[in-house]
Amino acid sequence: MAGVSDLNAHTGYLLRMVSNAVSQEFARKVASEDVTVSEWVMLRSLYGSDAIAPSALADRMGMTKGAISKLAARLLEKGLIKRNGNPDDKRGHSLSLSTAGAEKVPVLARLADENDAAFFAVLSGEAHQSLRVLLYALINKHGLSAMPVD
Amino acid sequence: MAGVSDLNAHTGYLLRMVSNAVSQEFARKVASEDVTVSEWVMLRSLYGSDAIAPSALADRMGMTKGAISKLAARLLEKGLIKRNGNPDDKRGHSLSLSTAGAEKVPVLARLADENDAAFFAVLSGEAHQSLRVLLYALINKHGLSAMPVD
DNA sequence: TGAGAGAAGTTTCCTAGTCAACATGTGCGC
DNA sequence: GCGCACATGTTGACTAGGAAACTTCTCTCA
Repeated sequence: MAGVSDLNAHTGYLLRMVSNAVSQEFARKVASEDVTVSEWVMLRSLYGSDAIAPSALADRMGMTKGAISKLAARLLEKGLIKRNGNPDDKRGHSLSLSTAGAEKVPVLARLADENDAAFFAVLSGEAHQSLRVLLYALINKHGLSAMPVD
Repeated sequence: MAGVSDLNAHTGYLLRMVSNAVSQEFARKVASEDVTVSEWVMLRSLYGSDAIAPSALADRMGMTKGAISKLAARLLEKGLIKRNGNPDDKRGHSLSLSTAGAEKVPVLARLADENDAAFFAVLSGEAHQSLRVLLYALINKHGLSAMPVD
């Protein structure tokens, strides 16, 4: 087996394992509110922000515009966002939260808080904090201003 | 906006962002060998191990048996694994690497090594190490399987 | 001013997973 | 020995996202 590294010799692999666990847990929780994780990310991204173009949202969320298009369609269907035509440029439009959407965000935010707190409670405060510092370092050094959805 | 936490207040969110970036990068690299990330994980899991039942593999890899079934079908198609009937129990069978598969693993392992090294090179040695320690702690405390893989 | 480059979104096709229904096979209790 | 609970793996329906083709629209510039 010489020369063949173990799977969990790779930090990326560990990362993926942990990340999947948190996300799955969270997905289960938000499902009780009839929302998926990416839907939550989009709703949160729209919260407290001006109406924004789908393309800008794609950038912000690190997804393709195709995915955003479909995601927005689902949220429109659920009545959680609305679409505002742009008279100046008939190609585009902008998205913003509907009233129902705006009301839902705090509920979901609470679920997100709880989920995160519960999962990382097994670490000491300092350990949790240094994990965050390390992740931020990676995010900054790799220019990951965008957000993942997996 | 009182009471609504920011998206990246959540460590799980940061985790996802980073994890996604590493995985995407790696996916791009192994694609040059005509293999996907899960295919690599399955191949590596089979490497240097006895033939193993799909259900056990599902456990090890943290996927459903349905997914394993389809993944195995793809690798069979590519000729990288083989299927061994079990005379004692006609329900099941076991999977193992083909010769071609066994030859491919070291190549992929090198790609995995390079990818990981490159991505985490932006951290100092100690920083990288403490990230690993923290991730292991989370994995252990949450009983995430695939733990000390051999 | 009108042709063409290019931007914004949508749609289609593809991949890859989950979940649940489904065979098929095993083995235990009686 | 028989029937039934359970295990094993496959399949089909469905979901989500990426890539690229496509439509519609805008804007530049010769």
